[in-house]
Amino acid sequence: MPATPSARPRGRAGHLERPREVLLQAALDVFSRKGFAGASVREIAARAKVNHGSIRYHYETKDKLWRAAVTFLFERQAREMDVSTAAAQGLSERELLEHFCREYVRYCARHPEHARIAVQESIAGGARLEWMAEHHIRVVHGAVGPYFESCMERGLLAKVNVVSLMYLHAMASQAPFLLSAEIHAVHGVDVTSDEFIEQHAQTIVDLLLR
Amino acid sequence: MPATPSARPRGRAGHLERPREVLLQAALDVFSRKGFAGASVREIAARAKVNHGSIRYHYETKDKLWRAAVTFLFERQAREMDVSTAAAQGLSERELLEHFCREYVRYCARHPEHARIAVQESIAGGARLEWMAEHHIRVVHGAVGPYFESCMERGLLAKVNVVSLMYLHAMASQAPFLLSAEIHAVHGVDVTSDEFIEQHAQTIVDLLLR
DNA sequence: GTCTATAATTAGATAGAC
DNA sequence: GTCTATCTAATTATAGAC
Repeated sequence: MPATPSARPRGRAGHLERPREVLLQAALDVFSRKGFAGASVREIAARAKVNHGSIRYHYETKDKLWRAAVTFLFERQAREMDVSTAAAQGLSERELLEHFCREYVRYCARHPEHARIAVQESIAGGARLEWMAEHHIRVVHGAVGPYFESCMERGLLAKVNVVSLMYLHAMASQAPFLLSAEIHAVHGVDVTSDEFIEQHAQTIVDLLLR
Repeated sequence: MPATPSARPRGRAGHLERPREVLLQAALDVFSRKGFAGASVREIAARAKVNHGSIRYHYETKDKLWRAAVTFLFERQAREMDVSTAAAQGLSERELLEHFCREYVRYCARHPEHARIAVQESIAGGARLEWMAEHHIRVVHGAVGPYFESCMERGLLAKVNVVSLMYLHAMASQAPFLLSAEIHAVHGVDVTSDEFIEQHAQTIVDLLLR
């Protein structure tokens, strides 16, 4: 559960893998705030402090840049949401589920760009969504779905449609961070405080677990 | 609870108020699918089968067209989600809350463009969000917030942060219809069937009410 | 590999014919 | 009021200098 990603990339020697990460994070920031159509490669380049021609040299098209950024996003999620260490710690089934719910809320708070990109592409539909569904979302849901079903068997979760439950859990967890600007505008609440994040995690646990 | 909006607009004589509604609905469709930046006035005009110059004559700018469409959207929601008739019917407090939850899920299924526009603007932030927050969202939340709090007092809802609960309830209800394309791509499920809608409403009631 | 110049598209806005 | 033509600005994509 690193608050900052592990310091050493897996490329060979320490040298230079970092610029790639800076660029992809810049791409995630801009794509997530503006949507694919509203984002411009030039703005991403400016934010990452590289020349826009350089981006085209490495990624060729706006579309391939987007795919590289999304792949980076989901790979980072897999690293940060890896619960195997917690599972090995002798927690009970219920404690493990509670741990998973809390860690997911913290992940959503730490990386609001994830939900923002996923939601915007899901709304837009089309080729990018199909690609993201096939290469990334299906992998995650293929693990979470059966896990939730086993929790239902054990009486830890209400027995309801598992698709409804997965999306309900995900969107409920993401909501305040996905919509932080609206919540600030309407209610004056700052959802980025540790206090709010932990309170929201507790709310999710209280409402979903039995 | 009309599935189709009431047939008679409030303009004078039967004559012509309908073209306006057709245009605004076309605007909602395009803005909700493409986002403000990705939508083009020309595409909206084509979808409504009017000339794009004509739109500019009536609404001047893309921004003013968007505001007119959003105002139409929230006014329609106020009409369709009016629970006063149900309240007068002698339902218990719990039945009334359950009725409200189910009606809201049905509204989300009927008008997925509402959540899509609200979410996209909330992600984007900026002047349009501020305007929508001040003129529309605050009105709705100003009614729902105290209502949920009174339900908490009566033990109908869990006692949690009311802002968390409102967004959790809204996003959980909207989720399948907001993300219908993703759910179809990942799980092959059609969320537009009456069966799914009623099942999802039941899930919301089961998880939130006590 | 990096940066600049330019072509080709597209969209918002404007003007004016009808 | 409606429709067409045009202006202007921004963007993706490409070519080529360095």
